[in-house]
Amino acid sequence: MPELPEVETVARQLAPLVRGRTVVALRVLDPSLKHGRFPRMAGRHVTDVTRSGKRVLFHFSRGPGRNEGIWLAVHLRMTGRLIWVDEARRSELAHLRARFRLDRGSLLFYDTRRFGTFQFYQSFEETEPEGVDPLSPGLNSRELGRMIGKSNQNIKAWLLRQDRLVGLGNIYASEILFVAGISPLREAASLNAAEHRSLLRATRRVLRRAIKNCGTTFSDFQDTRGLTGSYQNYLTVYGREREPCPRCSAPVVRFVQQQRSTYHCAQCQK
DNA sequence: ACCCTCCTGTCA
DNA sequence: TGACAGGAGGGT
Repeated sequence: MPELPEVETVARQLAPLVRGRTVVALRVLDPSLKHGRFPRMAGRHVTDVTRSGKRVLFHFSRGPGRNEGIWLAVHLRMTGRLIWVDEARRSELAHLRARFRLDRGSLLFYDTRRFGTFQFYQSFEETEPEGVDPLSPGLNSRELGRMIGKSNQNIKAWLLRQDRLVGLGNIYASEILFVAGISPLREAASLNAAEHRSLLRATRRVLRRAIKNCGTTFSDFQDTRGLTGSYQNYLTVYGREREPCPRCSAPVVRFVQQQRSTYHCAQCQK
């Protein structure tokens, strides 16, 4: 599930469910999830769940009224899922990698491919990613142009770099470039100011619309209170090889770029 | 700036 | 059986 809109959706859905609850125990079932030592979690309070780039960020305070505490960033990678179950519910065990037992319920971390990661931090500053959030109001197209600078990467690859903009992945990179009318093969540095503007505008339009639709969900297994997005119904080019371009009806082209599928309309994207 | 790899599952 | 899957860190 995990590009910016999906992670935003997870955080928004999870926050009201777990905020204010006390941790009874954290059990890690997949040892490879444990990089370094995990802090003791019992007795801590969940104060908030937010998004940081593509990661779900949990804040735990030490007591009900205390502000200091620790942060946990969960990266879902390709197949991670965070599922809330109340205490009465029996949970699926297949691919269960970790379980937070909270008062009156559990937060379960499932991850088929086991690429997901848990990372603990002692301060909020440490959690902050290097890249800029594309939805942050402080970002404008001039700044985007400055960030792109003289990069000779193609623009698709550049958009996937998490040390520049955070949150874009393979689906939304293709979608954004289609909406912006920019070819994924263009050298990033070759974009002009007008294209920086349309690129940023397309980025925000696509991401906001995807968030409104709770993201994109493929292979919609019946979730136990997980999420099921609907943005897959609005995808213009991604996964639509040989289907007509929604703008000009030319067939959508798929090709491999940096070992990943890119979809585009060769007519509309220059 | 690229290719490979981590891991498991599904589809043609 | 091989290609492919929403990600990213490591090596060259």
